[in-house]
Amino acid sequence: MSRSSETTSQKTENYHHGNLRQALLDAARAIGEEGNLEQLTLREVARRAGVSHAAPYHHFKDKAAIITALAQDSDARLETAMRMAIKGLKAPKARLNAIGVEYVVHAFENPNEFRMLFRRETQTILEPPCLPKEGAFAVLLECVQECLEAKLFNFPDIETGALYMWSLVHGLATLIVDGPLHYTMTTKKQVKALVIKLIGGF
Amino acid sequence: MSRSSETTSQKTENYHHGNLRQALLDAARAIGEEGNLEQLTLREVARRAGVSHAAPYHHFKDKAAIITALAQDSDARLETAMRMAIKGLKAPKARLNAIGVEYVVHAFENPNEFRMLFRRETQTILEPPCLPKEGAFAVLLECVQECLEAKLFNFPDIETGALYMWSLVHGLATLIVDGPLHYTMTTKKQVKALVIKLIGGF
DNA sequence: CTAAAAATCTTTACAATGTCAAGATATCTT
DNA sequence: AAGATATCTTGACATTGTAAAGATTTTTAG
Repeated sequence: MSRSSETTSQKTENYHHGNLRQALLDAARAIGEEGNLEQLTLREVARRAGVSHAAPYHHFKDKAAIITALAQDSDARLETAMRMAIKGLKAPKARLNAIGVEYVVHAFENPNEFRMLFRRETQTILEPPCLPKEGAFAVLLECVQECLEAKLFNFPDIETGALYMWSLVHGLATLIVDGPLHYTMTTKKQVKALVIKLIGGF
Repeated sequence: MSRSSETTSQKTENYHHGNLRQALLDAARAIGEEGNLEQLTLREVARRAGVSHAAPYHHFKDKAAIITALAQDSDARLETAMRMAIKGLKAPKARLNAIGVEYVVHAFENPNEFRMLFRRETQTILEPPCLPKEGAFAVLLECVQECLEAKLFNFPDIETGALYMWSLVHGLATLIVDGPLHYTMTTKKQVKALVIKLIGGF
């Protein structure tokens, strides 16, 4: 029995071909969306994907590798959200405000995704000026450049301006997600208002 | 044998009286100063304090309790460092700059201590305006107030100004400690220069 | 002072985790 | 069709957090 003569498969459904990798990432993301990052365990990921506890090792070197892969995906998601947020907006300042709000709101609504983006093991070594030229930060760079060209404020250069804005929104996001503002900011509306209050009157 | 008739003790040195608690905290801090936070394990703490692996449970409810205690201590240390940094400085703006630099430099030099300060489980619920009135943030509040009284900038209120400055330096600190600037900022001098570049031209 | 009570520490135990090695099964290459 | 390769499972091991029970020291009460 268990011949594979019938066209293609019978037991084949046990094998995910190349899809297990994505299935594992999906499972990991799902866990990250519902609880603590500590519950994001390799064995639980395997369980949800319906495979044995050692199966992930054929697709990822170790646990850190899964988190790194998730983090890269998270960065892409954040970038998409930020680009959606400025779609249609023309005024440089409105655009900058919009991505600032989106950055913090996104962190507020996806705290684990946000935390994964900032882990020592997922950071890559960059060339000077040592700031990412791709991903979410790229959107910020573009908006700051627009503002600088419109002479809305005067930073010595684009990188400095972008790093300034990034520090501001990132710090605020962190204070909300894992800091003293954690128990205060309970609705998206509150978060939006707070961001605007801080970066709005620029 | 093993009578306790001779004045006070013989086997007494096995007992830390009330001192074990502090010894455990010291051991935990030492581990945190030398490596990853993942290596900060309860059993290693007990090992360093020279007691069995279950001994800590008589002084702390669980692992999170030790981290929380460490975090409170870390906040006090940061506050001390910031107060030292402005000792002797008179001009409000110089004082504000000094604590900003100190905040980021302290995080740079004590990354694990910094990380411990911002964990969901160590946050307490605060009354509106929902910002700490004690600890490191208190210093920031004071300096911002001085600046506001000197009319150096115009925030709607002190809390907003302090939160603004906090977001800024905290975001920068995070980008250096666990973000893309991690591999770039290698010396205290670099860090100082970067902070001044960002918050100096206020 | 002494016996009971409380505090402190140890030993033992258990379930969960990350990871590795060896075996089993499926797919691909020739 | 057969060997090589990829994929998955099983079993094992060391480490961790934590609980329960026992031992020892200190404190307290009579």
